[in-house]
Amino acid sequence: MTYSLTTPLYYVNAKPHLGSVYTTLACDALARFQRLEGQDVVFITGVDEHGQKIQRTAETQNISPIDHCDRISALYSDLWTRWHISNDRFVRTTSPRHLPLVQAFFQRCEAAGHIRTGHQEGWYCVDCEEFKDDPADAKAPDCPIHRKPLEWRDEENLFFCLSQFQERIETLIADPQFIAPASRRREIENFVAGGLRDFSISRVNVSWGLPVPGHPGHTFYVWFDALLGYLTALLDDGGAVDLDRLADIGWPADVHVIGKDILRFHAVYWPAMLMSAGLPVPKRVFGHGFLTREGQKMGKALGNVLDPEILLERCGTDAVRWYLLRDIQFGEDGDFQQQRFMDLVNNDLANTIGNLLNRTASMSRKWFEASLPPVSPDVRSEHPLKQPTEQTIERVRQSIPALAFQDAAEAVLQLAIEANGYLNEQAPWSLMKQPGHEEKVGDDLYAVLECCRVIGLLLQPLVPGLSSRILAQLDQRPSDDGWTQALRWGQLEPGVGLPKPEPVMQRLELESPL
RNA sequence: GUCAGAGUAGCUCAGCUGGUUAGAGCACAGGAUUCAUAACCCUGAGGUCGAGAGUUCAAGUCUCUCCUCUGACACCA
Repeated sequence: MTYSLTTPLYYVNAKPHLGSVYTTLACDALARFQRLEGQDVVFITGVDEHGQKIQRTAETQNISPIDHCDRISALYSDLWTRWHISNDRFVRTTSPRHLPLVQAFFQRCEAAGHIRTGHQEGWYCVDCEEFKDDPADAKAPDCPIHRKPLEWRDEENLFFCLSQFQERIETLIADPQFIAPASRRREIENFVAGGLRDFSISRVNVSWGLPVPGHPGHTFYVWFDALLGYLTALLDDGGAVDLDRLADIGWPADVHVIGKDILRFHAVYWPAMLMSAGLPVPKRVFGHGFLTREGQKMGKALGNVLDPEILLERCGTDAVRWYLLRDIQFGEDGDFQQQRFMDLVNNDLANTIGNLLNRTASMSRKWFEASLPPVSPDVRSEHPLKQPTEQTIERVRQSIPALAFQDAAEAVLQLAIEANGYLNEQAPWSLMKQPGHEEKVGDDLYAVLECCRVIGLLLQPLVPGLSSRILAQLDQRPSDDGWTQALRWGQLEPGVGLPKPEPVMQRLELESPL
């Protein structure tokens, strides 16, 4: 089965920010999970590169738009490499394959009678790429968002007849599965209930865009061409750019993961476009929340932007992934707090999980010839820690497909806490001082190490680096295709040598603000 | 302005269809322990559940009013 998922195609107006990293990390966790579950995953990310805004940004730097796009796009793809993002595709809307796809798609919409010409005039903000509601006789109005002067536009555009899709879109979004989280669905419902209006899909005075076939002088409006990037990405499998192939290679997408700000484009405009072109709509659109920092909106104005580069260098991927996925309910807004970041990484990862493994492996090596203990036969099928372990596995496998990363992370952590508690109750270090308890000690250490092994496996999608370090400590490797099998209790081989324990997670010591 | 959502321990939040002394994590205090990354385990302190009124035998949980915050409101990747 193909499982396809997408991040937004990030707009290359500026270098990547933490928000993009957040979305991409979440998708990466989901993609890794689905692969482990045996799905044939196509994980798509990429960049959106057209539009007047980019044209102007390039102009101010005295470079050509494509040079600018090349530069920023490279920043994105490099960043994903360094964060070890497991994307299968990286699509650029300036790629030569994209144009024919957009044109073919447009022609389908046009042939279906959903394209018309229309006149549009008003005050326009280039940074927003949208018309504002300021009255026509306003004098030199500014954009409230960008605080820049609006420009008067009076042009002939092509329109997509969204109004014809009112009922079909209402039906679509009425499906509780389609928009997630549920809290955002009502917003879209309200919006749709207000009546859908046609929207313009071309511009006449923007050269940095894809030409509309049969309409000289028109280029596609960025949104129209950007969304289609998902299809281009999917078709970029070595085969032809042919809309008819989509059904065979993973369309419709299982989920589009996006920020809440662009939910409407994905939940309303995009499905309508697809319907017009006779293609199926995505199965689900998930709009996650935004990140603030120490309670404040991140922004250039405040100078409090968290740079992903710095985060990566100073903290590493595992720490950041864990913090973002574990502490923020995916879907809700979240606040990045440096102290809490350190507290959670150190407590959860270094102390609770890392130290559990470290102390247990040390004991095992110390008392059982640098190896896993020999065990009584029934431990591999029955032990007090077996059931909690199986419940944890179940919870993780339920949570991640629902993008409830926080629940998954907490479940794993809970297992480590239970195992730590169990060790303290049994106190093998005391038992070892009395003769005749070696077997009991061996059994318990084995069981706790089994918990560690499962923890390592379950952590694979969330924090892959840490996961492989945990598994290596147990002389195991990350799972490729045998995950379900590996998740069964009792897979560690008694008596096998254990490597010398090394801390699997360094504590985070951040002296200065990030 | 209209609509939606939220206001619960210092912080971040959980509390389903109303029902014993309001929960968790972090932070804080004390204890226990020594296998371990000054880690682990246990205990404790800490809340008039935004304000006011009402319904009810009983309200954080329902109704109304008010205050505060957030989001959406037609094309802000």
